[in-house]
Amino acid sequence: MATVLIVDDDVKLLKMLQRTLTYEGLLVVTAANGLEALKQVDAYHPEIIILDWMMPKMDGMEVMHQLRAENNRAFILMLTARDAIENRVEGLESGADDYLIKPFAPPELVARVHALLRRSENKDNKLPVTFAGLHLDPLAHQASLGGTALELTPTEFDLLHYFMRHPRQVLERSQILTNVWGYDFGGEQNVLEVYVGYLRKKLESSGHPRLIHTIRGIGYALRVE
Amino acid sequence: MATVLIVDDDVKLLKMLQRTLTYEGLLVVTAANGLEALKQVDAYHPEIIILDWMMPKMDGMEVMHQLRAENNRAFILMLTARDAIENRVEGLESGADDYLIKPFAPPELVARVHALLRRSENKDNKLPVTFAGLHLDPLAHQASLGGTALELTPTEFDLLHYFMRHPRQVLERSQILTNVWGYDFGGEQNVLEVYVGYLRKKLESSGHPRLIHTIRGIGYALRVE
DNA sequence: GCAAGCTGTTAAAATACTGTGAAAGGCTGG
DNA sequence: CCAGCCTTTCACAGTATTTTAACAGCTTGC
Repeated sequence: MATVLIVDDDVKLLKMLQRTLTYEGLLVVTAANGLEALKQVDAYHPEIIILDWMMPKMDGMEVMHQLRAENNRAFILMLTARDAIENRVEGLESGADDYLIKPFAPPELVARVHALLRRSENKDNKLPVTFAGLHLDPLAHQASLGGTALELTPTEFDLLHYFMRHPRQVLERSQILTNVWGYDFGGEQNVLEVYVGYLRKKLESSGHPRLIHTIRGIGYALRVE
Repeated sequence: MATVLIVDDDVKLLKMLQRTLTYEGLLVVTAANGLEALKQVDAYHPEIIILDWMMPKMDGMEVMHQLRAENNRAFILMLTARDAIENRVEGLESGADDYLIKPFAPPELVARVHALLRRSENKDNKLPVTFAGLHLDPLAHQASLGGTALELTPTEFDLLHYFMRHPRQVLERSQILTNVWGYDFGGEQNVLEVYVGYLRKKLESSGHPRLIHTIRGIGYALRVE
């Protein structure tokens, strides 16, 4: 699930946006000022950041510059009450991906967030992931455990990738099927079990302790025990 | 150099935009209606398409749908005179990357085009590239492996060039096809495989280890293994 | 401790993907 | 207009991957 950080000092607006975007199926976290925002970014690594331009303590521009300086690639959507073209231009040229002029209608915000998400989905899932000695690089399509490369077929790779994007969590079978296989017709065969088997075999061949645990009656979880 | 296609039935505006963007160092092509636009896309494969919403024959929305249906990934910037939110929302939701309300100030258009360009990875393709003993100079149209020159046909050269601009990465077939051949109609022939074969033959004739590896089910990657 | 329901394992069948040679089709410069 | 190179197509062989299916093994609640 995609994570969005909303940063605005207007608490009422903040709550409203949070409701709206949560309803859209996004994981929403909030911050009321720039400093808080940076902390939240550290904690949640949102894919999208909605930033109010004018705020006490540290304004939106500053937050953005700080983030970009840290090489953060999240998509940034600036909210601004000023509608002078120079400012919009300034915002876009200095690293924002989009902006919206207050006041705006919620559906428009939703539309823009979706537009950004469409763009970010390409990036989002292509960053290397690491967990408990496992390392997986989607761009290079390579995976390794404890430094030694793993030879995975496309489906095995996707499955492991999905697990690694949700470590420690219990993933229901239907959830895994829809996300990795793209379908989930109720009473199907045992493809998933077979593939978990394949993965376990490859991961544990070197005597490595089990990482993919089965949660009886529910699904599986990637964790160290 | 990045290519931009501007599509608008207002010839005066068209000329103005062309001047402005040409001045920004972009290669600008134009079209006055939807049908022409599709032809131009075929001919030039622009990275960015600036589309007027309302046009005779085939309107902007239609053009966009057509392009997206063909799996064209160019960035699309919609121009619209209507400012009703529903329309903007519709535009963004259905695949545009950005939009601008007429009338707009040229600097703002420039800013937005730059913002989109930043996203488009098309850097300068004219610089010599080197990777793992391979050397390729686009300007001189010469390539060599370990110091000995390679005799490549134009397509072989472009393909190798594309690989070298994205070393180590896995490149999907459709990605390669759109970038090297300029098209990617769904179920086509196996030109790509054939050309990979040609390249491999020339690269490995001297006993040099394989550089172009196939990633089954996905595409190919240039890397040392 | 035992049935009933889950889950794991295996092997074989079905499917999908890739590499290759050969030939047809295009294009270009002479 | 022709020759020669370049590009694309086609058919098929050889593999790798995915799915199916049958059954063995394990858990759990009673």
